[in-house]
Amino acid sequence: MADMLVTRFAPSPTGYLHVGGARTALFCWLLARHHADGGRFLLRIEDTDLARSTQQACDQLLEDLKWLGLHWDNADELVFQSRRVGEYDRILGDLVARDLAYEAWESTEELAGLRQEAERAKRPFIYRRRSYAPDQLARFKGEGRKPVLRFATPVKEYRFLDVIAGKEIVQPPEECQDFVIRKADGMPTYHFAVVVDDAAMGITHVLRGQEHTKNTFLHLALQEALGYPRPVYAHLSTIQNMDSTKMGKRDRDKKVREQTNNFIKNTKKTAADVATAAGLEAGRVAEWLANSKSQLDPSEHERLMPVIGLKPSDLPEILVHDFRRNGYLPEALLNFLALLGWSPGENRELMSIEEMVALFSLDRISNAPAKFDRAKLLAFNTQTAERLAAERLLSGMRDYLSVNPESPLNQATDAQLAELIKMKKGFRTLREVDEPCRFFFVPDERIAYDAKAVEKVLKKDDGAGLRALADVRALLAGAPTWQADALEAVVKGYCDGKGLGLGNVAQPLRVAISGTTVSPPIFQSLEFLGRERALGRIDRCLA
RNA sequence: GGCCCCAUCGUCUAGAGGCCCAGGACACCGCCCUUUCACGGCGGCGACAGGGGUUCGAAUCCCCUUGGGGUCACCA
Repeated sequence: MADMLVTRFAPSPTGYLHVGGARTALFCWLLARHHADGGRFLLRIEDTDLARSTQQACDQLLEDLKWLGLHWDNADELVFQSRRVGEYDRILGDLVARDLAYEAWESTEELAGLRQEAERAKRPFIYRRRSYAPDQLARFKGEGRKPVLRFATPVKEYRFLDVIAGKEIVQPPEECQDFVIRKADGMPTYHFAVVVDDAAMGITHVLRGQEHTKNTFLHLALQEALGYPRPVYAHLSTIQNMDSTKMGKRDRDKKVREQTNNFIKNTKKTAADVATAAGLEAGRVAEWLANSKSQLDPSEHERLMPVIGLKPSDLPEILVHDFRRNGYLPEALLNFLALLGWSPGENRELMSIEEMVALFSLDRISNAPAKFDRAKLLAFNTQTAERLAAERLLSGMRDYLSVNPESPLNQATDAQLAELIKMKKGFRTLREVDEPCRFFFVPDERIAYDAKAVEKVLKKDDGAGLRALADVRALLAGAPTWQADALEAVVKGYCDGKGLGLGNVAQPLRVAISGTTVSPPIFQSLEFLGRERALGRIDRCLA
């Protein structure tokens, strides 16, 4: 019992899971799984922001977590904060009765005014209990104003041990303030719900982003008032972009914004035109462009992107879903994320999930911020794919195709897919299996010939490529069997006879069957396509 | 700006006073392999932010400076 360990991941459902959240979830999960006596990893949905939380976002979040393989132990009793308002109100009522919570009536604007005033006077804004005259109170109520509940924070020094910083973090008494614990809409604030629920769920270890470090003092005060035990706290450093800015959802918005501005400039269209074309309200785009701090939500991005000529793959990958769609393996992403701040030592890098579980420990986590280097992730993915069993690669490929429904490879049988994966051995992402193999599944008459490829490989030097293609076509037709090694023998024989390099024939063949200069190994490709279709495509090309 | 946190190659990091004129991986640059794209092999370039201490001895401990990040909501 003394060795119980319970961690939790508590996202708010406002969109897909991003990599920062994924790393936090991973560390919580690893800590629980590493624990010898069976630690538990729980999931809680923090949906107290009624305006921003959506069911769709919640579903996406759960799917991303499942895809990563970060399974939670309370699948049957997933906690939704929005469903616990009754419980929060009961506890809130208790605090009010003890005079540890009270109603505060200032409007958002009034509060903003007070803050500005404090800023002008160059002193920090600290909210402490204020009194209201009876007539003032009557006026507020008459206006239909709704009060918030604030916690009457005991003014004293608060301190806690952060196990990642490896030291105590202290807040002096003068920084204490009476923070809001129930919003005017009746929902609890994050600070209140988090404390109540962590206690209710028996959480022993809280791992969360560093942006919460200072919030911890508020939580300590609440815990003390409520008589709750204090969990172990560990704050993870932020993940940064290569340019040292915080990696977050606004990076996508930034990219879309940039492209929208260019589009408007180049096409001389107005923001309203763009909005209408995207099926958004006429003023929406202008309003967004005018305020550089505002953001479009993901569904709006989706509608806008085709209008301004942005493909999903043009966006910076920051969501777990982006990496899934672009052909990364969860094993590789997890391995890479784990090493952002954590290191097992001894120069270990490439690890299986099991190895990470076995080696994980909180005291080897650094609290310096880490940059997210996609090139290194790419290398991890390549090496992970190299190590994974064929069946796993196949299931990974199926999963990739399920989120890339436009790929013609969705028509392929498992046997064909397995064959393509083998042909593309050395691939870096599953997308590198998908895209160069699509031509196999496109009808012969729909092959798109790349103009540059045709010029360079077939027409150049007075059509030398075409001539070689015609020669070798006849020889291929007479090949003893339509198998890669037999076809290779035929073509090599031709090249030797003519004193040509293999490339002089392989490239024309490649362009003929695929329309481009890039494909899986040519002889295997010919075999995969089959005699009839391969010869047919060569003929169409010669015609 | 106040408060908090951080500081080793371009990047992720190893390093818990002598084993380090600092090791690994990715990136980069050569060369090799090669029918394209990749993969792979070999080699190379490359860092203790600066200044003070402490110590026989400091990347490692302390202080200051500089630089970076976080946070200051009825969002979480």
